[in-house]
Amino acid sequence: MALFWRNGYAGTGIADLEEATGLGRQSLYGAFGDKRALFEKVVEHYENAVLRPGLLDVLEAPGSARKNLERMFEIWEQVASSPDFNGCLVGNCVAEMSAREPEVAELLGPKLVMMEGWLRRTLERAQRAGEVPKKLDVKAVAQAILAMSQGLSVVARVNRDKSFVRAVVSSAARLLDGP
Amino acid sequence: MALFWRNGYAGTGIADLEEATGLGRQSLYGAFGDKRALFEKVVEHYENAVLRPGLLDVLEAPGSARKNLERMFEIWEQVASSPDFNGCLVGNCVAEMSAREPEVAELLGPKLVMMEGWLRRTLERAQRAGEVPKKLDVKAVAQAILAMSQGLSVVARVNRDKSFVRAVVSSAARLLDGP
DNA sequence: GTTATTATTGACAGATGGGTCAATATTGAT
DNA sequence: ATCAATATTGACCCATCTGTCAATAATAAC
Repeated sequence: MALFWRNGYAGTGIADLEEATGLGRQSLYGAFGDKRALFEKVVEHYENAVLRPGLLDVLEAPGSARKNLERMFEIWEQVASSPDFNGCLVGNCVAEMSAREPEVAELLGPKLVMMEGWLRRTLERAQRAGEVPKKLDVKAVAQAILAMSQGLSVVARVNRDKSFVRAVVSSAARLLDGP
Repeated sequence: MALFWRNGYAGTGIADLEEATGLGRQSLYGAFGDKRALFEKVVEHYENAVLRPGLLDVLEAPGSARKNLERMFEIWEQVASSPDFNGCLVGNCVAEMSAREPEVAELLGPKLVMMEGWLRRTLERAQRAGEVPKKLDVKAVAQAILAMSQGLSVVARVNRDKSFVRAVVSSAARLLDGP
């Protein structure tokens, strides 16, 4: 997963995977099938090992939904300014090959929709608790926050300045308070 | 340019470039040097043929800076929901290979900074004209709008729904009016 | 019109990519 | 302990990729 995350799909060779896993080639092919199938497992693992603990669990923590959203923004700030930040595996691979490989687009698109749903549900919870304005279009805000996170993931790969990351994150946070 | 834009760097082979340009291989190598040098020319051409007319010229059009920003958002909306939208060449290639190829990161990073500067200058102009709040942190808003555009460029490649694009764009537009 | 320079052509070299094969080692069940 | 099933090893195949070579065509200079 780390290799695909950092180097992309085409940038990750079977030889790299052998070295990183310590497994031989036939073991990889026996366990996963071809490279594409392995990549699909990687995306699944990314969802379970990165997105769920790093995003969903934060958003669905007990207590204030608003506070959970703010904690999510804090985490973004930490993560995106870390020196080995590599963006989002999903967004990276969408950018790399969604046009050329429709099957990959159909694998990754739903992951973005899933994240949007996590955000929307938390926003709705915050709204019910009166922690964000009642008139807020939560779906639209969820979509905007998703876009913002993906944009930060791209831009922060070439600009990890704390001040830049903080500016983006705090602008995203301001979306919670409506127009 | 169109090939690198749509298919990425690794996804674009010399044979594809021959077919697209009608030139033979040696002509390409004679004119541009190797693939990397050709790609650098592509990025330059993207700046001159896409970014400047599509973004800078819009922002620096005579008259209201605020109206120019709003026109930019309208253009985003059109472009990102078009069926052959392929995001931003710069963002795509950052996502694909900034970690593995530091030279490319050093080529593309400044392009993002450049766009941020265009946005900031226009925001400052709007601010001087009283079209956006005086207390707005224009640098931070420029950075946030840049991130938003890059995020839209990624996500819209797998979700071109007008309603989604409009939600993101109008959230970006709301950043102009401050907290 | 001749010649020197430049551009184009098609074939090809070297390296690397994903994927497979046959042989060997390992495991698990009886 | 034996044997069947599974996993691993290292070599290998073929396709593709970037980049180059030598030969030919076109251009420019005088």
